[in-house]
Amino acid sequence: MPLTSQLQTAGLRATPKRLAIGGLLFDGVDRHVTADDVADMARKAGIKVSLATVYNTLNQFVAAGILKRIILDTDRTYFDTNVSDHHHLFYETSGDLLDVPGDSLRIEGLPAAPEGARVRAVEVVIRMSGTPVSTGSTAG
Amino acid sequence: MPLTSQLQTAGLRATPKRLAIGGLLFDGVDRHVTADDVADMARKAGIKVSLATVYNTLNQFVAAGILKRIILDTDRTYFDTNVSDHHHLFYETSGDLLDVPGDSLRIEGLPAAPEGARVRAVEVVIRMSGTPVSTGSTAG
DNA sequence: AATTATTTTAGAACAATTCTACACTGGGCT
DNA sequence: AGCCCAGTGTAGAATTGTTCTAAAATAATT
Repeated sequence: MPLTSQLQTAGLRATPKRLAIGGLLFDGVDRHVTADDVADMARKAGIKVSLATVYNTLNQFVAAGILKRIILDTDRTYFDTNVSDHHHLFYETSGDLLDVPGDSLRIEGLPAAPEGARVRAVEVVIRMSGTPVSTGSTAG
Repeated sequence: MPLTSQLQTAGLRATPKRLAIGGLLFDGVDRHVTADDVADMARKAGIKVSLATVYNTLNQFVAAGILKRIILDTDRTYFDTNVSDHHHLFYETSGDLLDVPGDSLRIEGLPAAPEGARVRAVEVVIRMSGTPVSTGSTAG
């Protein structure tokens, strides 16, 4: 689905800033970015956008379901362009962050949700020390 | 092991403040607390301690391995008196936080750690919507 | 008691994020 | 084309959890 339609479905206008930021993020590659990363990417791409707008836009994308918030760290928020159910391998020393496909892990023994509650998500973070295999990884 | 020895093992003096904060936390009940919670508990118990000391002490306890940092949320850090391997059930609406024993979940398909890296921890957070069963839970 | 190392503290500093309040846009209407 | 106006974008202030700083207090050591 094109970004324009995704935005409209979520009740957001397909404005130039949103399309520009979306264009940086949704190019087919899975990315893990912080708001600052996005601001830098925009600056390098010659897109003039304020940090407030970066934050607003990322939050709107999350609300629209086209971006995912990942919680790994108390002092920065990562956003993931891969919105499918999946997990993360986090190299704490380097900050590298790799996706682990949701269906590659099988979790048994999950407690049943009590009456009136629902499992929204099951998130697995594998925290690693040392360094990842040296590939041009999907680093964060 | 008594707190005094645990502190000494970690190279920390068993000072009155540390013993007092430790006494509030390590009373046999598993607790999830924020720094603010601890400051409040101390105030209510008549222990005069600055917020800076609460932070210092909690961080030292984590370094000493007698307290665990849990990352669930970008805007506050939770500390867990249960330092064994285990997971969390987090009720996002109420903020309730329940422990899930480590051995009650079986995770299959974990990727092998590459050469030079090591799995430090596998953390599972089950995010729930709705409300937990009404017990006097180990809320956070 | 004097000396030295460690701890505690108040308050300043910091950094990520959100808020505020105003300026700007651009699509719909004549 | 020109006018509206709701929605959008922005700078800078505000907020908040946490850490830092530098000085005062305490504890250990001689």
